[in-house]
Amino acid sequence: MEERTPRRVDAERNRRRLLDAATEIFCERGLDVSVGEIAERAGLGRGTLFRNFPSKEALIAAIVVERVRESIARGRAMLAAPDPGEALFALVDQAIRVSETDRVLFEALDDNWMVNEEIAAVHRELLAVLDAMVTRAQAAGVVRRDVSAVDVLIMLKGVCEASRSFRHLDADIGLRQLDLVRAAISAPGHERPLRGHPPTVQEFECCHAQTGAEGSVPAAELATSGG
Amino acid sequence: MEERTPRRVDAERNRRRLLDAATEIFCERGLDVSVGEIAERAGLGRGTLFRNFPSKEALIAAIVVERVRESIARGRAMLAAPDPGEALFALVDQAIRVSETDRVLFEALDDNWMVNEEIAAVHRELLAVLDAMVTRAQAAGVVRRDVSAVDVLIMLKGVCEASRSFRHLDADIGLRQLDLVRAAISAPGHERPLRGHPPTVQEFECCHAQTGAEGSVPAAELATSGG
DNA sequence: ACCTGAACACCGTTCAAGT
DNA sequence: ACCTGAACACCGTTCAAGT
Repeated sequence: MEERTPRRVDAERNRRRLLDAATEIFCERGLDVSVGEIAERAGLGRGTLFRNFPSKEALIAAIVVERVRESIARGRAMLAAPDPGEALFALVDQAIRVSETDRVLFEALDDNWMVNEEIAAVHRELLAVLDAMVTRAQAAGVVRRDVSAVDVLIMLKGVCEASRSFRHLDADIGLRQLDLVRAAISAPGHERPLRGHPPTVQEFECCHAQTGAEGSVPAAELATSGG
Repeated sequence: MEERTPRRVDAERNRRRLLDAATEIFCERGLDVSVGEIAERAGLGRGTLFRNFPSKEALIAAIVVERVRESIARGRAMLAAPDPGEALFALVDQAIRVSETDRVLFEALDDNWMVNEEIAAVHRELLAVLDAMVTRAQAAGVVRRDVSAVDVLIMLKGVCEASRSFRHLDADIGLRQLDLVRAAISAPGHERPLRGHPPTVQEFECCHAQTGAEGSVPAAELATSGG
């Protein structure tokens, strides 16, 4: 299901050059840089960029997907760690560090970008890993039972975005915010229960399901197919 | 210092129409709508938009400033409330509600927009109110003493942004996140101290100080003027 | 099969001509 | 003093012509 078409080796190299050039320039000056500049930095024509990526949005999405996949890999590796609580917080900690370095990742992660099927798909994967880590930490008694992985993802995304904005204030602002998240979801001291119900991973998936996307059946269709 | 030039009454009305039309369209379809559409919805020519606002960014900033001023007013009113803790959390609660309705407000509040002097100035005002509320709540013993107003502002902004992204999941997702913020900053159960030091309001101001802005002396200059 | 740059549509901004 | 729309520069995207 991935990289199916065997492409010419120079084309593959050009694609890599475009991704690298784009990452560089996006980090330097944000997402508003022109595609002409990206192609120029990659040493290629503008047309080549659009041959590799159907749109500028798709180019950005490709970079975001790469970064999120790296987070997923780190998360999966940490699932084997001995201390469930520390593993979860270490993952969150790394996410904050990544968001401070690669601004493009978190700049492109609001709901406008969730309609992109590639980004939504990789988010579902990340959420599955996060869900496993949260469940493990809850079983170990270090995380309160009324928070879900979606709750944590939302807090995480918010803190990353905000602490990136304020990183000039204080280099450790991200760590500080992480400690606050930790205080929020830690097991003891929860006299006051959270309002609403813990959002489940299924709700998250059905919420971001795309119309017309192959292989992902909308929840409505699942519900009717049985009756 | 405000609205000094007495303008023609029809010009003032046109300015209002542009702000209202822009707010409407921004809420409907985000900040990427064209200025032509905004002017059309306001029943005016494109040139009139640029006579009232030097750029599209300035138009957006004007709307943001209006909304933040409303938050400041609500906050000042709540400073007189009898219960310091509830007052603080009610303010945070309202901020989340506003962010869910007026997407333009929080979409335009990352660090790219902090270089806008109007937005930075109104942020300093908001921070002063928030600082008063946090200090009051700390004195009442309901908020832990090692968090600052800047900490709360960062969490608040993050939660607003993220819960706006996920509001389709669950209408109460904002309230839920608010409860998590509350758990994070509440007084009891803080065995684990926060890393780093509480960022002060002064740090915040000096961090976002603009070059060449009249009346706001950079911290560096204050430090040298005494020697 | 892939690359390229001219060409197109569109958008933010300016400005000379109007009232 | 203010309004207007044609005109300009720029950017994302397409495509006919090249290798």
